[in-house]
Amino acid sequence: MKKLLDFITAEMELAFRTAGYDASYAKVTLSNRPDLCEYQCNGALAAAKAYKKAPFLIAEDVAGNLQDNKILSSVEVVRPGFINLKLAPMFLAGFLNEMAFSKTLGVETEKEPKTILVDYGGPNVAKPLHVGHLRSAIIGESVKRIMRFKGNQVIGDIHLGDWGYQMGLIITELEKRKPDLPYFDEKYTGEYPEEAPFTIGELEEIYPTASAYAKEHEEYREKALEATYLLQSGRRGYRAVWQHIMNVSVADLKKNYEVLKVDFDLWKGEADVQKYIPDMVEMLKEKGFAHYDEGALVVDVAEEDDNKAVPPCMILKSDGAALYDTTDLATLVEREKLYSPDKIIYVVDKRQELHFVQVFRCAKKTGIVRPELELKFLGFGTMNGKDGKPFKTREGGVMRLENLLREIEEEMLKKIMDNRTVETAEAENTAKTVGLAAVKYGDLSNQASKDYIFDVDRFTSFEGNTGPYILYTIVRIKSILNKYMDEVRPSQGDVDYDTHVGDEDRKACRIQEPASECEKALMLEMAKFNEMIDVVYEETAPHRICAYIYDVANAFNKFYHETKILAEEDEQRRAEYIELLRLAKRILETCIDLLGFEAPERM
RNA sequence: GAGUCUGUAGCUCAGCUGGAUAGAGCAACGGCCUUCUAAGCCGUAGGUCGAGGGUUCGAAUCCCCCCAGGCUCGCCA
Repeated sequence: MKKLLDFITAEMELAFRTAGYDASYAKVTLSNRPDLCEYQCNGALAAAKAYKKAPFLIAEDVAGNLQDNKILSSVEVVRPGFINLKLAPMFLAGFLNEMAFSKTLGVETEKEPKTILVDYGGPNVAKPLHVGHLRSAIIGESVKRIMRFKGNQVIGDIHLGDWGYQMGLIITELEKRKPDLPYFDEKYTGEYPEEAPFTIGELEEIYPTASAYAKEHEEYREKALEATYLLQSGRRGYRAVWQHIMNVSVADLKKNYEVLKVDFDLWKGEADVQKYIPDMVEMLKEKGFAHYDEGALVVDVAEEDDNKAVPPCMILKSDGAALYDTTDLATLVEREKLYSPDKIIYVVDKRQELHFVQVFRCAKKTGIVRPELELKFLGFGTMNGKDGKPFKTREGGVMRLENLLREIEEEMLKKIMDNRTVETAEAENTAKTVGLAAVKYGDLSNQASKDYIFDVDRFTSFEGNTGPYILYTIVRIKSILNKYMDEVRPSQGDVDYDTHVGDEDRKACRIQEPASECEKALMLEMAKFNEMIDVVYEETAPHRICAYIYDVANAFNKFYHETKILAEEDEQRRAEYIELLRLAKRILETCIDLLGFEAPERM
């Protein structure tokens, strides 16, 4: 389905051409003076120089060709040479009706769907999820849904940090505490116990303890490094411990991500790609891409026009061990082999940008990936506290994700109980839904690449541009629609007005010309949906969805305030209002689904 | 030091490929509930868009140079 701007631009292009001017000047934009017009064209100003003619005269020539236009009800030429446009109400209504009949609300899906892999730059196992993991989960989930909505095949990979020194530390600490476990007996050849020798709680304590201890004690550190090496070389007992760590940890992670309503198609990790490393390294050496520098095996990735020297990609340390770069390259080897994607999006902390520049360049240069594979780094900024510094607990420690969510939920519950008299059980559920929306909206409404301030008080106050405000708007719409079905049209029963079940019904009363300014304003906002989605898709910019639904919600609340919907006496008019609300609800719900949250029935 | 990002109202943020009086929300002040959820709506006040140059008919937006801050810079991930 075409976009509103395409329709208008087409009219303007024709008018420019007919008047003898180049059609390239016919660019139409959204009005920045809503008091004067809905859309504007500044092409006459730009054309003035080329045609050596006063912009005002050019504008008048063009406007002359736009009288009695089906799409534009008003075309005005103003002062220097602005052309101010207003949309024909009938056309707008028709546009919305077409939207209502489209499964995608008028968004055109990719004609040739791509396979897109989203890498969440995963959490490390055995460490609790903290607020730092929130952003990649939230942004990644939204990006995944957006890509899918446009018709692509999307694979989300959590990409766990499950290999390396941290594992050696845990094994070492465990051996110190429980030396009698069979895992540490080299002569042991029997089956290892099925049950893990620790709980998730213990595991989360073991890592930081070991990590801190290793920093103080050199021989302990060496032991951990040794354990890491032995684990990687396949020592049976250590592999068994590693498997326990993975099982316990992944089960816990799944629980946490479930709460966030974030899911992954793949639970791959660094360990999965170790097997590709030897061949890959061999290839890099053989083809002459890699060379030794200061004892380490590296691939140069500097390019001519770099503003700054880009250090080489490190393949092997001087002691022969693999590194971060190596693992990410090996991951690309596997992804090419198994999925052969068209695009990979890395949703990772922006501080890792240089690392990914190196990996991307190296992968392209050495042929690890096909030249046409698009590698995109979607770096996000830090979540800061009110003081503008990285988010901490009141005690100054790292805030655990579950604690943060609980805090928000509790605040939300208090508010709900204060405002309404609902059953406690329902209130608790609603608090969860609204709390999650508050957190996700708070995050996604900022540009991903920027740092932002996570202010619990502000997010839980939910006034203004917040997730709860959006949900509240949806709840209001649902409430009216439910009342309409119950009271006004009880015979209809449980009609699902989100699907095409009510097609007959809808044909009988489609959205008509707006009856008021605020209704038209709402309709104009709604009509921008497919334009907005395409921009969001092209720019990978979920924050624009937030900006959009905030506008729609504002327009709706204004309309709601000024219009009696159920009390409307003209039955036809009332039915039309209901149709408009149904569409508005679909738009808003589609948007929040793309953001990764949902609305409750009541709040 | 080099590279890079950021600097818009007291606070948190928008501002599309340069356009007409720079927009929201919070906080402050003042209105609006016998009527579909007041978590709402309406209004008032608040800004030399970090500073200075330049390009342009026209700059928060593009270019240059300063100032301030963040981040990154081969054997951690």
